[in-house]
Amino acid sequence: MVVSLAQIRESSGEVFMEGCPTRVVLDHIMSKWGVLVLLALTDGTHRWGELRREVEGISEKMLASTLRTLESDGLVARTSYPEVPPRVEYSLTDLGRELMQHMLPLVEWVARNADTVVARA
Amino acid sequence: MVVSLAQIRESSGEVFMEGCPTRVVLDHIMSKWGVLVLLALTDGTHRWGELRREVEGISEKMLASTLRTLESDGLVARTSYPEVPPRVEYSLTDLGRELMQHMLPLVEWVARNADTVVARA
DNA sequence: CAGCATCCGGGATGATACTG
DNA sequence: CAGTATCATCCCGGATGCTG
Repeated sequence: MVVSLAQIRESSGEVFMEGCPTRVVLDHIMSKWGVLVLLALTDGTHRWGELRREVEGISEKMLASTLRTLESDGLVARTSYPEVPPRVEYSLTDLGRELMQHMLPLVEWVARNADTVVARA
Repeated sequence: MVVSLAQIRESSGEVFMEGCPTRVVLDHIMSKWGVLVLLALTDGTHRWGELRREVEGISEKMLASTLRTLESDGLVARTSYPEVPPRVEYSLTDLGRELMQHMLPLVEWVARNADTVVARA
């Protein structure tokens, strides 16, 4: 079992140094909105409008930007149907599901301990 | 096993809604520098100067600010020794270690898959 | 050595209006 | 409905200088 950054570095080399790809990925998936969008999509496929409502407080601009980033990262798949009115659906890719498999335990912990942590502030 | 946001909400109530404590905690521990500082401390106790060097690219201001936030969240412990010159050590609290136990698998996944994800950009 | 105070620029973010 | 375009704003975060 991995218990330290040193161990991760041993097996993966120069990770989390400045300019390292790991920093970029961290910025994408651990960003304010990135986590919440990924989390919403863990439930399954969602339409644009559904995401806008599910991820409370997100602006259209940030939703679009976040989705584009995650899509270009290969974590989210975008499917648009040539209908009128337009319908676009977003879902996790296999890679995205793999990611969430590792992120959900963390998120669950946060959900359980948030009150404990924040109460001190 | 938890596989969706809905399941987390069922057991924990209104989480990840606007203004919810979970949002605040997420902002702290998933912030750009928060993750990296926590990660550095997973190796064990570190002095201020060590952290400054270990977390590449962080400014003094952000290191101080990040540490203060994490300390008030009860995730990081600060110990100052009344010596000249001053010596201050930071380490994870029990709560912090519990958190990292859940975050490390995610970080490890990122380290392994970062190149795959970023290559597309 | 370990920080805090202050200033300040720019990118991140929000609000609004508009379009295919 | 699903976005884009534009403009205004805010605050993150860097640089610098100082202190115990």
